[in-house]
Amino acid sequence: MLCLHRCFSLPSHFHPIRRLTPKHTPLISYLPFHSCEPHHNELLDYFNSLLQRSLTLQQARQIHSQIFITDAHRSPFLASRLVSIYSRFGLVFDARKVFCLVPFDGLQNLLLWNSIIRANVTHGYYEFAVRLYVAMRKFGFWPDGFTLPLVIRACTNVGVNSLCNIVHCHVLQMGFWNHLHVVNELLSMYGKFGKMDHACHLFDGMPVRSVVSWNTMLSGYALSCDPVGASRIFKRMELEGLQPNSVTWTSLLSSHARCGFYDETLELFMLMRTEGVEISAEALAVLLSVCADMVDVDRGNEIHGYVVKGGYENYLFVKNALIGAYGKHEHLRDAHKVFSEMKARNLVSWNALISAYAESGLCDKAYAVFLEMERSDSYSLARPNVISWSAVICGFASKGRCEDSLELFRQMQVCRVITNCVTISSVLSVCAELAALNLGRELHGYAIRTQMDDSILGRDIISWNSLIGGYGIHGLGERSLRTFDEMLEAGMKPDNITFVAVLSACSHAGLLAAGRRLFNRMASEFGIKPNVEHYACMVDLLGRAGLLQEASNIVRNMPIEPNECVWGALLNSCRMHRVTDIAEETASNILTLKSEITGSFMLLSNIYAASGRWEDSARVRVSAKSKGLKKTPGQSWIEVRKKFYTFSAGSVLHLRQDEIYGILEELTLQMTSANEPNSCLSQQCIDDRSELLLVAN
DNA sequence: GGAAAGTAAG
Repeated sequence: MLCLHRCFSLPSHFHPIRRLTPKHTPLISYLPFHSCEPHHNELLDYFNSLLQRSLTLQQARQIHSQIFITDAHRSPFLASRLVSIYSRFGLVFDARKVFCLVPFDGLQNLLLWNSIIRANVTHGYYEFAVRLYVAMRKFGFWPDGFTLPLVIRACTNVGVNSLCNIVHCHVLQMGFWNHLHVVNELLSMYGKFGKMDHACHLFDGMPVRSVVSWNTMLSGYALSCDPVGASRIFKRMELEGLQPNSVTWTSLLSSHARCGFYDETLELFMLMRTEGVEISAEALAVLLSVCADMVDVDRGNEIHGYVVKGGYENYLFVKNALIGAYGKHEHLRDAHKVFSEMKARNLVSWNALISAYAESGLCDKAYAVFLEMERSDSYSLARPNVISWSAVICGFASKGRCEDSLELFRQMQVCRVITNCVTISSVLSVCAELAALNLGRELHGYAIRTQMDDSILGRDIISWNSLIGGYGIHGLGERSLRTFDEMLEAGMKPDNITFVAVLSACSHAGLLAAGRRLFNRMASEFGIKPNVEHYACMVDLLGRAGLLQEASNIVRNMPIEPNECVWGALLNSCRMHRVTDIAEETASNILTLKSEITGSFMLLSNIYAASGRWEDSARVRVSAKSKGLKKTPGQSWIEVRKKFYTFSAGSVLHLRQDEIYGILEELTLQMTSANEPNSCLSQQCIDDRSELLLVAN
């Protein structure tokens, strides 16, 4: 028979009694070794009647102490009542203590096991709940129709696939395959694991179904982003004469909202109202998430009005959804207002506000909220999780503050928060930006170990574009072109980004004919209208090849307004080939641009300076200055032993800079003397030298 | 002594 303990090692205190010693966990230190003494039934009835009343925590504690004094706490029946009461007050550890004080004989009471398993499941101690179930089986007690749904839910939330298969086997072995609640819970389990085919199979075989069975199927389809499947179940439900309730409708809304079918979701919401279905707070949260992603701000305000009028503001998750919606529309003041007016906050509330700031580009503000969350009182137990960390890491990364982003990533590791694919993808983009190959490799290894790289088996357009672009950046034009062909052979349709990547690859590698052909195929074969970036690539390609007149003609005849990239490419080619007449014309166009990019101005100024036209050179600089433009100095950086050092031309590096420049010259000599640059220098040698150069003292 | 619905990061 399959046993759960194959997946979970049994805690030592669940082994046979004779092996127990005081050094075992606190759970067992309460377990008396002698049997339960008989109690008068009257006393038990008396306490039971007290515990059945609606009690405050203080009252419950008083009754508990009376029970303890009279030794009645060893009654499994009273213990199960106490477990449930403590669980209701969120005191799962008190519940565990009560459970542990029941003597061995009392453990035959299934109600007690169910209560303690429920207390742990309710408060998110899923693994502990599974361990309790394993212990219960070890003691030779069989679960009932109450135990199994709880255990299935615990296994689902532990998230281990094999564990779920085992628990399904237990259900079959113990003859619960037709038990309504048990099968409903299995439906929910398969839905959460995205296995709707398994769920369907079970559902179709059910002799009796309740509304919950139907709703669970619908929510499974919603989780799998399958609005078609959800609608099919909804119609089938109506055909069988069942009345969809508020939960059914909410799941139907959710199934559409999750896939970005925003208009359909709103239409369904209207239909829900006309049908007179009660609008739940959950349905409104779905609507708010839709409003967050819609451009239409008025709709959002309309829904907010509905929230206020309907009194749904008291629901924590509705407020969280409101923060999310305001945040997505960059109405940060409103988002913060909702947040600061909340009486209770949970992890989602904090994360919603952090991500609102991070997504709006206010990464410092996002980090300030993050720190505030870390410092907040421990009552809410809201501590930064993987989402909080990922939000701030990505916020800094998208603002180009790569070092800050990496520093946070390091801190996250120190705090032992487990990273996921979102975190890794953000940090990898930082690595690409910083050319931090070592860290990138480290993360790649981590991704392989944690099986995050599986998804690359299904390559998407971004995978192909990244590879084509990567070859292009490194001057491997031929390989870039080959990859482009492979992409077509694989049946993937290129997009405008693919063409930017492949055209710039041609430009970098001087593949003139291939670039021309691709540019022509773009519109004729793939129906992609060239945008300003494609024109800039073509101008660069022709210009670098010395075909300046042709490049200039392209700029003159292009159907869209050329921007600073196009003019910049032309001007750079003029500089390379010292063609002054086209440079003059290009220059006058650049000077009229309203661009805030300073590169072209500096290029132009340098061209004038190189040809000795100092006045013109100065004029361009003055013109740039009068426009309030300030050149951002170019920076380089180097990774030495997991730390990044930035430096720029002319900056005073160090007190020992003469010595440093001496070593640099020596390095340059070594590199030029080698046939292949870098080949004679090991990474270790570069690291050692760089560290010598950069580390203070 | 039950169950199902929602909101946060790329």
